[in-house]
Amino acid sequence: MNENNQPAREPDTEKRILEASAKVFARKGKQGARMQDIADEAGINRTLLHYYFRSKDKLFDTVFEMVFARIFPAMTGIMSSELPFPERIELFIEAYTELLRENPFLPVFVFQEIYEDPDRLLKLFMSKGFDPESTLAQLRSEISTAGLGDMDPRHLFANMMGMVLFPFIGRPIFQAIAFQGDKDAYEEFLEERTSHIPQFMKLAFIGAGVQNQK
Amino acid sequence: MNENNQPAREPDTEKRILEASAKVFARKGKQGARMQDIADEAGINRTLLHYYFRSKDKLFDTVFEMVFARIFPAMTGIMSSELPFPERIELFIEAYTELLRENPFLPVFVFQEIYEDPDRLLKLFMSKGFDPESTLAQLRSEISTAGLGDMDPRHLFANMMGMVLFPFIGRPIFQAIAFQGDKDAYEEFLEERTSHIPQFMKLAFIGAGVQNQK
DNA sequence: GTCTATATGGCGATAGAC
DNA sequence: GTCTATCGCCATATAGAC
Repeated sequence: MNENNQPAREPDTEKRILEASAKVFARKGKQGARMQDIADEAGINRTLLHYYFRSKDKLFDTVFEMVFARIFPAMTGIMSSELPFPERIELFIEAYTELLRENPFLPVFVFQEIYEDPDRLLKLFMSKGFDPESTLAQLRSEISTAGLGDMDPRHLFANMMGMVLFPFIGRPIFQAIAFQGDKDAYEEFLEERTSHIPQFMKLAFIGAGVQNQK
Repeated sequence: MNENNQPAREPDTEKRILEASAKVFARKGKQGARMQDIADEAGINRTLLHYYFRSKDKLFDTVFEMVFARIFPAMTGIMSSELPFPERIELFIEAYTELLRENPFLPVFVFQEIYEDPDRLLKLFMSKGFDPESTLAQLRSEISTAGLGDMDPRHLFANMMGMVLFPFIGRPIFQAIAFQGDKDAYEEFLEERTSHIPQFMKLAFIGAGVQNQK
């Protein structure tokens, strides 16, 4: 109970706005998103958005940093663990797919943004102390140690990220064409991928071992 | 020389508009793209866009169908050839990567659109007589014949498309982080992928053969 | 804190001169 | 066919009542 009779500030209004914004920005892009769309999604009045975040630009900035804060730890936490290389890959894929299953709007949101402002994401990475050079060097030595020859870690990374991301980015059309639009079947497919992708990569590693032996 | 003194219509103005539109729509999305942006990119007056295509909607529709007309044959032409399965995969990847290297804006353009209107692309596929069910069934039998067990063709397709698409969709950030922004190095990387991806899949197939033998 | 009403600017579209 | 000038709409943003 407040001392005055003003209604108490809904404690989760701000959070609701951020979640709604993330969804709408992901669906429509930064420009395509209307403040009214976001207000509707959050179930609040449109001007409240301005009350909380002043402008559309500031709202977007806040959402983008929130989204990044979710993705970044999932990437680097596992990267820097002490586990052997193949197990780390497996964990990375599982964690990432799980993150995307819970936040399916993330990749579209990020990819829309990197075309709007490519430097922004890069700066965020750097500000977190991420060091591409040393990460690459470390991966290179680990790949070699794992008996995979001189496979470029950047190819491996592109393979892995592509396999993980595609079903999320292409979902609307892929689900419609290959699953007759069956949402539950697609969810199951996504679930399967947490084990399929590491398995597929392991098969490639086995194949590489066979090739390198001869 | 015309009979009247009106200036002749630039023969490639329409084509220039379409190319410019594709680029701008890909960068900014349908909503984010301004008619002025497109006019600037094409080097013409803004109202000429309306003269040629009447409205932004109609212009977008035209561009989208043009883009689809480029992608579709590259997918289905190879799919329906008589070559053995692994060779078809290799050809598909090469053709697709080549298409994307020449038209790097395609995937972003398409992915932005499928979130705006998921049914549209599906309808285009259907109108071309594409039959998902029979394609899936055919792939399933071919995978089995190729000694790959009962690997779901949809997983295989998602793996393949993801590996091909990722470096194009993620280019701005991936080039910046993993290649220090070096454009030429990235082009070379894309070139390498036409051989790396088929090679990687072959390794997985070899690995699958090893697993199935035991 | 939340609402209604309104100011301001930008964009798509068209009319009309040349 | 191409340009300049302009109309009308819609979205962001703010002012101000409650």
